[in-house]
Amino acid sequence: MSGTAPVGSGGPVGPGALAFLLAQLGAFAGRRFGERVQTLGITPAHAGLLRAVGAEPGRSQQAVASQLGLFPSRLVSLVDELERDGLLERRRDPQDRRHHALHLTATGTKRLREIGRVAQAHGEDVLDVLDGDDRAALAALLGRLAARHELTPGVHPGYRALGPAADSAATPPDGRTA
Amino acid sequence: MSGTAPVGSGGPVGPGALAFLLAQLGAFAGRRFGERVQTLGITPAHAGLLRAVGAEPGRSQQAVASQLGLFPSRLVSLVDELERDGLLERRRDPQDRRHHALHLTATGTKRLREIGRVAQAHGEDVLDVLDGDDRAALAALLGRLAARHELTPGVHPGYRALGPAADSAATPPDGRTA
DNA sequence: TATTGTTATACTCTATAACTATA
DNA sequence: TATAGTTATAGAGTATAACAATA
Repeated sequence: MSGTAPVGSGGPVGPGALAFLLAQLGAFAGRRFGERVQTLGITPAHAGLLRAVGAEPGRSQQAVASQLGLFPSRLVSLVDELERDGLLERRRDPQDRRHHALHLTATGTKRLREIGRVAQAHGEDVLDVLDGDDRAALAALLGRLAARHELTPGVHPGYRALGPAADSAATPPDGRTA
Repeated sequence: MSGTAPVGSGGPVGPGALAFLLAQLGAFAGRRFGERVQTLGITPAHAGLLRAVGAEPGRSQQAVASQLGLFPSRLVSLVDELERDGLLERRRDPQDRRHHALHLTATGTKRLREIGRVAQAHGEDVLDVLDGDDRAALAALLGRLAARHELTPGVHPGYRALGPAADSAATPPDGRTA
């Protein structure tokens, strides 16, 4: 089996072990970010939604849901919570009153900046052993992987794949129901 | 705000954006691995358990649960499923009949090798745009991060943190109950 | 009739807590 | 009384489907 050397030893690792290490670190980074944004009273899902709305205000819920890859019904509850906290607001489109355009409130804009600061502190924390050159090298390598696999830039990994017609390569081979 | 450049453009990214990219790629790698092992009729959690038992057979369920960072009750159902499929077996310790030592069956050993092949193919898939030098550089960078944050080498990221006495920095600031 | 958003339901996953048996 | 494992319960999170409003 390849990659039996311990992770920190600097020995050669096979592709399987390297991909595993990537998943392991990604999960670690994501979990720690979640702990940090919890201090702002929100979850990573909320943070991603605020960011998406801030980046492009005025879009319909469906447009945002489709970009983030989550179900419209899931978006409703996220928007409900953020609207209740006064960070986000729905504005009915007078042209087509079915649409609810999403906008940040002033408080929401402020909160989004706080999230940016938290994200930066989080990054410094996760990457603190790497100097500037190391970080640039890592960014270049990960950027190539992200481009190769067509990952959408601003979209949080916590959001699941689009439900309908998204799993053809992932057919369960047995009915594990218990 | 730092890191407004698109991911694939090669421009400079701030630490927040880089940590985000890491989380994004890690989630991608983990999800794709899950899809692959599904073709073997198991989940990533099963794969991690088989690997842990194969690496050190004969340990008690509690020892394994503690290493993987999951609840004993959760381990019971995982072991149940793998035992039902004939991949794993419990052996009562005659010395202390409360202990159930975990061992792979012959089929389980074979399945573990298949998992290794799937993991390697998965790694080749995820990393295919990187050549040998790139991979070595990436492994070195990620290895330093993993060592810095004391990530346990063989432990899958899908396993949640140990439940009791593990969340002191993650206190929810408001009672979001709805 | 088609589309946007909402509400309601069901299901999966996992944490917590009781319980059994061994010591 | 303490420990290993198990079973049972409950809770969170999320997918699916039905529904109301508007076009």
